[in-house]
Amino acid sequence: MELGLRLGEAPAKRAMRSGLLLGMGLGVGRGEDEDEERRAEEEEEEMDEEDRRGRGLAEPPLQLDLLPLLPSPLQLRFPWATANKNMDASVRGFDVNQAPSPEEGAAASSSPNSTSSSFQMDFSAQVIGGEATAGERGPLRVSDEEENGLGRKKLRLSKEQSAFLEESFKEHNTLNPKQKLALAKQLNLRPRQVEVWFQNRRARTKLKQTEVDCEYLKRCCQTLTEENRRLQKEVAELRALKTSHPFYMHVPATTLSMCPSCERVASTSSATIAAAAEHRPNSFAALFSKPSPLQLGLQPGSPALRQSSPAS
DNA sequence: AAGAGCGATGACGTTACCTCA
DNA sequence: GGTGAGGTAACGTCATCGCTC
Repeated sequence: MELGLRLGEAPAKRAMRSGLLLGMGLGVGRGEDEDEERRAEEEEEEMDEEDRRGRGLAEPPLQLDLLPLLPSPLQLRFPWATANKNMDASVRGFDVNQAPSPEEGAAASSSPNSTSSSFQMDFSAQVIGGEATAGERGPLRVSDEEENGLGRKKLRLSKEQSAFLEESFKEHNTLNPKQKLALAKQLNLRPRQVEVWFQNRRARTKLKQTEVDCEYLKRCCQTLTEENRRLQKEVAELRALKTSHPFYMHVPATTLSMCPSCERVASTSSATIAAAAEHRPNSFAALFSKPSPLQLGLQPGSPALRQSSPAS
């Protein structure tokens, strides 16, 4: 796979700052790759530019406030479709993410009116986006509004595309322009789509991590509450024992000590805690003698995350 | 050297669309 | 068939960084 590329310095640094890399083995550094990366960025611009030309847009800047005026999602994904005025009827039941058959593509690109001459899909077997059949992917989901060029487009990624992106995310959860472009080409998506997918995936990872942390802290709280209750009961019993049998209260000093501020039996020695952890694995002592998930940092590919991962 | 301006990018929150029960 | 919930692609905004002047 050509995706094991090194992260660019900037994204890596930013990810480090935000604590998102979580100790992943990432090669960081721009240096020699700078030129290559710049070329990748330019290439990406070209790709988007070609994409725009394919949609029949004359001007490069994609003004967000002009979105309602843009061609329909159908045209965005299949510029060649604009050559066929009856397309919307014939296209239903067709996968928007699927590349057309070679015949269709050839027919479209050979059309003198076609605006897609520069928007060539790669139909080779390595292009993930074009693998699913129409039957597997279900009908095209294009509303009437969208067909009129109104509303925002939302295209479901195919299982193959999601799985591939997921694999890439396991390798590195941020992308430099080169990686983004390579992925986009390979998956037959626009670079912007890849970028958005990674942004959303990072958000999901973080959300999941927060849930895991929250659960862990809840368990800690519960355990501490139980432990506290148990200890208070123990203290009460010992006090009762002291009053009734003062002779038996010669307990070693390291085991029980009096808190000088609250004058309660408050702590045990570290050796006692260790022993308690050994004998009562669920006690608070055992709990804190192990590293927490927070300390370990949950990896994107960890089972806890994979379990709820949307694509898995 | 310090600082303003600018573009790029990530985080985060939100919206809109789609699927499914 | 209608509907609400959940998932997620796409978007808007803000913060931060690196670069240039």
